[in-house]
Amino acid sequence: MSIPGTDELQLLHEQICQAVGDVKRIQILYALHEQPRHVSALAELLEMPQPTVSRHLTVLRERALVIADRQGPAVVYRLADPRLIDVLNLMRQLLRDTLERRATALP
Amino acid sequence: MSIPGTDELQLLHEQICQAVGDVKRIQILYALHEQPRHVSALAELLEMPQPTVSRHLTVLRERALVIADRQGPAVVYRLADPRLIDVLNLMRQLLRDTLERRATALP
DNA sequence: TCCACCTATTCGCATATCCGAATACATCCG
DNA sequence: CGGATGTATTCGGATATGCGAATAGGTGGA
Repeated sequence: MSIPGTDELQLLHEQICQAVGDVKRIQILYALHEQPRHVSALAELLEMPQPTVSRHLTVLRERALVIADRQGPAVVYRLADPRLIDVLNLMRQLLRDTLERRATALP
Repeated sequence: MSIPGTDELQLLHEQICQAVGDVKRIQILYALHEQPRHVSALAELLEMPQPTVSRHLTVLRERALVIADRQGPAVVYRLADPRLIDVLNLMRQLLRDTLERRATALP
């Protein structure tokens, strides 16, 4: 019930919040939740340039939110923990309710 | 199981993810979860300048994540939905497990 | 080994975000 | 009204973040 320490919140911010702080990374996470994919497959699916996908994957990999497995010349990425999607889905539910509350409250 | 549309993820990012994308805002959210507080009380508790607190509260209020009630000259803020703390706590749990996994896997 | 394929990195730039300081705005009360 | 208290906003500059384009790096087969 008390407020978590500044250090823990700093870590939380750097490791998780900042990682989901970009739309394209969120897209990548959902795409990897559907199934593991290699970089080019992600780039094609999400219509992003390959270097863009690679950079975002680096961000996620550095935070150990995704895991890279090299398979021949390709590198297949997968989610490290599916609960990250739970977090995002909970946020989506919260968003829906918040928007609804805002729509019915104001007018 | 499929990937949410780009529009919804864009909204998710703008309304929720970006809002928790700053350590001080996370601190404020936890402080407000403990109990509603007015701006100056938050500033003193979290050791931030009053304008800083006010700016962050504006960000949260614009996204309808906190609610402002004027009480005389003061403005008392409270969480609009306690599930936002659930989201943050789920992230903290995820963070703990991720750090642990990283610690036992590498060395 | 050389080449083809796939992935990662670098560089320069544009944009966004945050902060401190100062100031403007709002409310209440004498 | 005028001052005291409490809150919001503006301004300028520093920092961070993301992107496109080009390039470097790694892997496996001919």
